Amino acid sequence: MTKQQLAGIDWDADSGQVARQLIGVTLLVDGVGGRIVETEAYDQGDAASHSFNGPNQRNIAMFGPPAHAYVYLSHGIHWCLNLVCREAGHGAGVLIRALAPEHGVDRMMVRRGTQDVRKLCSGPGKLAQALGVTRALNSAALDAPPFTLLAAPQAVEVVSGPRIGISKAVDVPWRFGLAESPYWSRPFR
DNA sequence: CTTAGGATCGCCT
DNA sequence: GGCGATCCTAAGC
Repeated sequence: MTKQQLAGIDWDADSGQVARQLIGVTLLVDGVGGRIVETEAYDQGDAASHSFNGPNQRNIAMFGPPAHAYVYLSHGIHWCLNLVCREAGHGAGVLIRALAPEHGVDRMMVRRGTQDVRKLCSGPGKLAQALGVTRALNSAALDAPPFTLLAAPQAVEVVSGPRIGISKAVDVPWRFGLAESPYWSRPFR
């Protein structure tokens, strides 16, 4: 199996490793985005994952090829963006929870209805709204428009902790963040 | 067909 | 810290 190197990441690795590698990567959608500062790993065999019970109409993108998007609606209101990893059929992915607003900040402010930079992308629902992510991007390839991924700097300091907003498998430390970023959805302990 | 619940956010107290 | 918004999904009958 050839390893894909988009943004310098081994997309065939397990979701925990990919979630860690994604910290510091620049993610743009139609030119709007910035440095990823917070991610969470999910995998089949993980009771908190949408892929836990196997493929279905909603999560099918998670079982497709890696380096593609999986977008779902949360609580009927918020779109959330995941990046699929591992070989097709594994049902693994990484939830993008927050990024540092660096490109297209004006467009983010219009979409989010606030000029507070810390509130533009500090949470998965906010981030999707700021970048214009909806169901239309579900299953889309990450190496083609409107997506742009740029490799992280050589050295990034990464912190980790338990995941947020789930009721199962809460003790698994599969949440990762860029150390001391002001743009986290919630602090790490 | 019906129903319960959700990887959230923002406003309320 | 608590809760309502709002709607899609999956599972149960």
